[in-house]
Amino acid sequence: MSTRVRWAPSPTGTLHVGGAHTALFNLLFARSTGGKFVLRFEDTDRARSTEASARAICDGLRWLGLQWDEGVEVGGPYGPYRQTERLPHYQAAAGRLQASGAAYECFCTPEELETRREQARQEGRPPKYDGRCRDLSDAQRSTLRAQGRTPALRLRLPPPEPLVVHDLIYGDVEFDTAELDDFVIVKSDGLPAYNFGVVVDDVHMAMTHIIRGDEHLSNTPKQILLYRALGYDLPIFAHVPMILGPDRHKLSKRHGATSVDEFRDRGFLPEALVNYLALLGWSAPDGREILSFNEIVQAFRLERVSKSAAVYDEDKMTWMNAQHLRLLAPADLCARAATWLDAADLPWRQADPAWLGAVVEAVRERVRTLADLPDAIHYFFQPPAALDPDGVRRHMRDGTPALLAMAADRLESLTAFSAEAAEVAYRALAEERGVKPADIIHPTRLVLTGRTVGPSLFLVVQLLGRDETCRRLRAASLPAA
RNA sequence: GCCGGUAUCGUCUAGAGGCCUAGGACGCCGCCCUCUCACGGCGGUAACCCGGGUUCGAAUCCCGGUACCGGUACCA
Repeated sequence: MSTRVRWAPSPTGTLHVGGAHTALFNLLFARSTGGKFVLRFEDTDRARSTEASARAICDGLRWLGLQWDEGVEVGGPYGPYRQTERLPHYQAAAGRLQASGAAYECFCTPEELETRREQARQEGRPPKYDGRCRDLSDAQRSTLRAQGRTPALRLRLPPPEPLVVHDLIYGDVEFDTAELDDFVIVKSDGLPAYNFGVVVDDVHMAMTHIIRGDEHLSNTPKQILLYRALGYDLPIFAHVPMILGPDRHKLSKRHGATSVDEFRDRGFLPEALVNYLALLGWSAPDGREILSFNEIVQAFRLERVSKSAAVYDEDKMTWMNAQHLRLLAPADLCARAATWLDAADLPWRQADPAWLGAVVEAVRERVRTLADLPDAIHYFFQPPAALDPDGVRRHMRDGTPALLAMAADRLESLTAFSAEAAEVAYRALAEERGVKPADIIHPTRLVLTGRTVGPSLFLVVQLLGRDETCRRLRAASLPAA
């Protein structure tokens, strides 16, 4: 039987790196086992679920290249894929449970429950539901209903027993159902509570493996009880470690970029983010780190997933992005950076493709994100607006303008203009004038690019072309105004 | 509080009783390359949470403690 897994977020925000991480592990498992990856929305929290968020999550997933085979927006044989559209399924299951006595109506209000819980805590008792609606008579229920109360449905827990969860990653984890209470499975608004909705859907959608964040490990006993009450076979559970911020707390806004959108907007490559996320809680057997999606799929085994939470590190993420940037063809690099290039008003679309490719090639090892690209190639399109003051102080001496003018003369008299020819000419000029090559090279870079750092000077000269190079050299050799 | 989980360099991790004088990667430092920066190469910095066992031998197994995370909601 082929595997089926799912990622089931609640659409209450943007796509978070934590969510992307578990979605990725599900996809990786599906792809590496030839199974299906399903996307379902658990939107039963009416107050917090939004359509905008649902769209944002889908867009984020697609941007990352984490395409789902079945589910929201794409459909499939087990739809609909939003819980709010699956009410009949929950009602049917709830009805069965109620009919068999495995579930019962509870008329306590959330406020009453909270009050009792608080009291229990103060008295040092475990804050569990006291079961007061467990054995209500029909008459009592009618009375409560007449008072305008609408009941929630609770699962009637079987007698306490030890219960072990078999987890592919954590191994056998023992719980005692005595720690549990009769929990709500259908809320008074008629929507399923989390544990109930998940079980009904996972069974109906034929999930073979449940791969989710380890914050759900403690919920698993409740779900197992539900599987049993409903007479369903258990799927295989695998809980993956969660991702924490640098302060070891759950990732949040104050940790910098944590929503996938932010990474996109800051010029990160989706394949780099995917690669980085894959390495949080998993590692390739051969220790390689820079991997394509397909390579990860090839090497991926749930058995190699670690048990401990991982702290997200932006430095390594940035390094990884730079690594992936170097793997891109020049034209791809430009296409990916289009947004930033256009925003910087660079006429890159009109440029000769071969030339543009060479320009990009010259700077690619000097940029870490797509957002760095415009600034890195700006001076190839127009003269620098200003010269780096520090560079001026260090490289411009009294005789420098004259040297630059001579350099321009030499370049103009070259029969064949190239990086190599320019370098020969420069070194000859330096020797003749009795100065170090660097004394001409550095000022040249400064007036050509406005800065003191960048690609090999002679490559810059070649890419700029003889005319433009000499124009900038001469402009700079003019007596200062 | 109770229940569950986790614990190797600052961070991500390798490690499943002797191969560990604990390996790799990011970061940081130094050197080399060199027209600068970056890349790259080389070298360095830095860890088995603590305490008890078990064993000839423990980062690896067991127990206790501690820390952190999660659950304990009509949130998911």
